[in-house]
Amino acid sequence: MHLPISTTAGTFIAHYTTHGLARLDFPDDRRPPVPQSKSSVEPSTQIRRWHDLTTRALQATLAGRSPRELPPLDLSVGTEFQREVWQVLLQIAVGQTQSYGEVAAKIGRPKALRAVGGACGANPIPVLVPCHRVLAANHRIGGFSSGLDWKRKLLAIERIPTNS
DNA sequence: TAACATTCCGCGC
DNA sequence: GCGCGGAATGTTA
Repeated sequence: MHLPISTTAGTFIAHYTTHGLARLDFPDDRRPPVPQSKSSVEPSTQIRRWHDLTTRALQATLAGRSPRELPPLDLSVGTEFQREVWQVLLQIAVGQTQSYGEVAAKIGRPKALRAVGGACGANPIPVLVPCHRVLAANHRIGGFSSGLDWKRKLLAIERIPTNS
């Protein structure tokens, strides 16, 4: 089940499973016509409730505010290592940052800092799972698989300074 | 096995 | 200070 979310930054697409929100896609200019009529199945009341939470959480974050409540996240995709990393990311508050090394240390593998980058890139729920708040050491911007422009934009929304 | 969203250190400018 | 090269490093497909 996937549903659109209109925001000031464009139309995101949220994907749901029976366990919760499984994926969030950035707006894609090559796909402006939202598959509205294509969604043949009506969302269940549960998914509508989740979608409502997702919408508010996403809009809050894009406005630089901390979401009051998140929908249940289906992180069953992904390896155990990746889920550990994503859990750490969820605890980074709005406007705060961590380095890849700090995240690695938090999950008890201080030397896996390189792999943390990989887990961030595999994050299926950007923005809500704040992969953009992970910077390289000494606050350099590092990378971002969905495009550095998105990372810069998200950091700017939260007034996070970087060295670059 | 090869690819990384890293980090650190040493060098030359 | 900056850029560059190279090494160590864990996880993934």
